[in-house]
Amino acid sequence: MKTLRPTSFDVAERAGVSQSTVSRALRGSPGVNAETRARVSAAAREMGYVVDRHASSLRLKSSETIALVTVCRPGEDRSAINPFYFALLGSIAAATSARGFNLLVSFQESSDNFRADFVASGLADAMIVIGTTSNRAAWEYFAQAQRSGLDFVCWGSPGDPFHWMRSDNGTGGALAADHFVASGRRRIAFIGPQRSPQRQFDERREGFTDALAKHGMAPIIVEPPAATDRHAQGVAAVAELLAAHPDTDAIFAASDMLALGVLQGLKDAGRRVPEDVALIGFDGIRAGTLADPALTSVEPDLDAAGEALVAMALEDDAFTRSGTRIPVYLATRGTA
Amino acid sequence: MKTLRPTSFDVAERAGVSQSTVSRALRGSPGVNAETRARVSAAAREMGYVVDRHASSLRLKSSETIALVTVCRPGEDRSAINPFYFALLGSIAAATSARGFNLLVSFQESSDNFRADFVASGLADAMIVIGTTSNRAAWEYFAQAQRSGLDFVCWGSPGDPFHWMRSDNGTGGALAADHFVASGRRRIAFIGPQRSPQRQFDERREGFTDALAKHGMAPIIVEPPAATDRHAQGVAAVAELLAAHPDTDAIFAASDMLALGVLQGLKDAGRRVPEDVALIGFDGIRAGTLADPALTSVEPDLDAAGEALVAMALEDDAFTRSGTRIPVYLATRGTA
DNA sequence: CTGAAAGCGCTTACAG
DNA sequence: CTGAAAGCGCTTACAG
Repeated sequence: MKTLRPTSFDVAERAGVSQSTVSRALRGSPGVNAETRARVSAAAREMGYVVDRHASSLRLKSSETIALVTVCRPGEDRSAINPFYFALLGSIAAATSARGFNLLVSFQESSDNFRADFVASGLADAMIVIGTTSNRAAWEYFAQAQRSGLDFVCWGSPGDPFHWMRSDNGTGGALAADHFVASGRRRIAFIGPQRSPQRQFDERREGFTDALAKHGMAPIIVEPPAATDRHAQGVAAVAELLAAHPDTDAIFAASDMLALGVLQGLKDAGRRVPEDVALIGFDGIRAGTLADPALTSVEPDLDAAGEALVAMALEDDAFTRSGTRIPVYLATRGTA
Repeated sequence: MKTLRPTSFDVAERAGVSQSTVSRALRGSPGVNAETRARVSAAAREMGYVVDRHASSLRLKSSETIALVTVCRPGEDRSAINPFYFALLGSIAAATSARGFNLLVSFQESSDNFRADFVASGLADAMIVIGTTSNRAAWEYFAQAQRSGLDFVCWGSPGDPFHWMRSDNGTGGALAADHFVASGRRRIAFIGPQRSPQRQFDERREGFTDALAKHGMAPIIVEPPAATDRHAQGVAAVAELLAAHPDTDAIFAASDMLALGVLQGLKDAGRRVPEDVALIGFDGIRAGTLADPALTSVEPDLDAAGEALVAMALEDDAFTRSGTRIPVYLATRGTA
């Protein structure tokens, strides 16, 4: 697959200049004669010359590359990864590419493939970590790496030892609450993990609860039972909820995957959505728009998230690197 | 974010050996005294030394990196990318990582960000291209790059000018046909693009049609009308189909996104699935398992696909690099 | 088994 | 404005 690539010396010979002039001309350095520059560019083009990034990065001590680690559940196959993280990966890729940077990606799930040496090896200038919070071993690994001096930025980390960025979860919860109240719902429930290391779920619940409190209401809180994944948890949780509170008329689920399970469970129980029970999720994943009825969801601005994560990762000032909030909005579709 | 990293000279000093010995010891070169090797490793560990990949790759003329380009629809936002490609990206990442290689990803949609210089710049050893066939400009760009001598491998390319790999589409179509016949369906339709540059759809239709022919049957063929995306096409196509052939009792859709639209259209028309109409899709995307009822689908073995794409991309023998087929199987869920 | 040295292909301070 | 030269941090053929 390899062919001997031309070097800047080859281009220099063809253009009749020195190698250093080739480098200057191609980098756009000031103080290169326009005619010379044109001649060099032409020679480079004719020869299919491309600057060697390893040589260049070695010299420059910068690779213009971001490393993105996505933490997975052990044993989970790739198509089962929460689509929210794929969408976030896509928006990070867009932000990276807009800066002319490259994106190195790595899916990690167990000590077999834990790796955090992207910056140390010079491969990347900064690292971003996203993915499931449920993989304790992975986050412990990154916490350890951070204690050893590694710096990185992450989305929705467990606890707060990292530089993190999250959705504006409190506002999102309030948006859901206000929408339910405004549409006349009165027997309102929240389904979501209470003891998750991920603060995001707590924030969503608190924003929701506080907003309801302003209307003199309080939600029924349901902890989803253990199950293989969020969708299965949603199915099981709604069965429990309806058994205890059959007159529930609105449910806010802490994530879309959970909400999709809740929707399934509601249909299984013969409830009409949204006539009998209104439902709002969180994340804005694509699968929600394909559900029947389409899922109403609190959605973060993913483009903003990708851009902010990249900017934060590249930022030198550690002080500005924590606690950033990404704006959210309510995308009203069929379920509420 | 950067701190001065130690070099092999620093490690050498600490271990009391020469720099070349450090390099040999850490690379696992033969003929290094075990005691020396241990001392060097210890020094490296204590200093947090990691080999500089740019220096190493420059010297070795190999980066142990695969570049993966995902072609997108212009203007499409990242969360709207067909999840099949994200899943394929994930399995390519797994295959890459299993070899100790890195994965560089790039989403490309228009001449603003077309790029094919990953191998030429030394950044990657090989390139893989996946993504939508509908972006003509992108594929024309890569076809042009190939004419200029660039070598790469792709999934489901338009036409056959590339080294490609695909699902075993013909067998997949036959699997769907046999399943319909075995379950007593008689008024059978195929919904899928007829004039797509992507041969995959033709292969699925042909495999389906040929298998039905063995039972003396022929499918109704429906070309989906133009629409914003595959899902919308599916909704519109099924409306057309039912208008012309109200007694249709089985539909094979050329892809899962299309099938999900068909499912929606079927429900809108008041048909029960699978009682009135059975439905089979193709791809095995996650959203299909979340549909109600869950979508029966012909699924390629994605792990095999990722592994084969990476192996093919790294393979030097161009002769073995085309026409590989990935095995498929029928995942029977709720819709058929 | 280990060290001194060349060289991978660039960028840029230093001369001219 | 342009060239000769040093040096980024490695790997490995060459001596010893």
